[in-house]
Amino acid sequence: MATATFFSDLVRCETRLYNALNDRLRRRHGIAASQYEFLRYLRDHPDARVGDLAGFFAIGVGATSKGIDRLEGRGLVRRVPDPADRRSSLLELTDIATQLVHEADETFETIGALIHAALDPTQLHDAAQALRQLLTALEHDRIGTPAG
Amino acid sequence: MATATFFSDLVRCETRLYNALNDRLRRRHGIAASQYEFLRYLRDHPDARVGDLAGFFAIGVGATSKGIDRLEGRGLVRRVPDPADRRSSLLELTDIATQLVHEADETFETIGALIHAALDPTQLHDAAQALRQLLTALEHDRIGTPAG
DNA sequence: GTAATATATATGCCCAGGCATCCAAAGGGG
DNA sequence: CCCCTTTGGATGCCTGGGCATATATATTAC
Repeated sequence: MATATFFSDLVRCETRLYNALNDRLRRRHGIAASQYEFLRYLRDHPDARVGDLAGFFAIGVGATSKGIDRLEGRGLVRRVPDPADRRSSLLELTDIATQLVHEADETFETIGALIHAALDPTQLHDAAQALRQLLTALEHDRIGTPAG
Repeated sequence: MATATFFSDLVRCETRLYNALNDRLRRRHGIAASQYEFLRYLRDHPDARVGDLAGFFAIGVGATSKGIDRLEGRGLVRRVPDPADRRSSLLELTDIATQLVHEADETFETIGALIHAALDPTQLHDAAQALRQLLTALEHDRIGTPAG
């Protein structure tokens, strides 16, 4: 079955790319890849809430909450009470975090360079489109959405 | 930069597919997705050693050793002393494990069905080839290979 | 052959995430 | 309005992986 190889290769690519990003971000900027992804999301989605992050990343709400705790503890994120819903907080980046993400973007691009180096433009384009389409289907059917 | 989207979609696809596989395997067969992958690898690679698994999955040797401890504890894997190198053991599946993997393969195919449902055959083929090529490049350059 | 180094794996400590649970606050029906 | 259900998030416990370290064996230099 061809999808077995597809699945395995997908997981292994993800593992290695994520490992590489994690290593480089830790060394150069002192943050983990997951933290960088959180910060990036918050930069691109002002006034996001914990549940928004959890939904996007397909991880548990509890884990997300604790992740934000850590970022808040490091002075990178602020929880601002949501005036429209007192159960929630709106999440915003501090100035330090904005600067940090900006710097880390450069490191992130080195991962993009790895991908560019391995695939030719057409291949990359097609694969990107396929992954986007697959992701859209998975999200639509709530597949792999964690319980918490 | 287009590779940012590619990277993000890749990671999110992997997360959701892996979550889904994990859920289903746990419910139906009582094993985690990572354990299923270990067992599958051992079935397909007789006399593999701990380091082989770690290399293939791009995870640490320590984590792999502990993972094998758990499988051994559940009676699914045997460590057989390697006659050619007394530091190593050759890993082999027990009969129970062989049966278990065989059953779990059916569950694994439901994940394949998800992928088939979301992508048309050409797309799947092209994406599979791209991921294989990317993985080969990453492995060749030892990118994302953990320290341990 | 012996010392120095490299390799294979095991182990301990730490941290991050899953899951279950709990609390506060919204929403909905009467 | 008040109950009942639902939703958003936080917290506690447990597990699994990373990383550093330890130990045994193999390999290399001399």
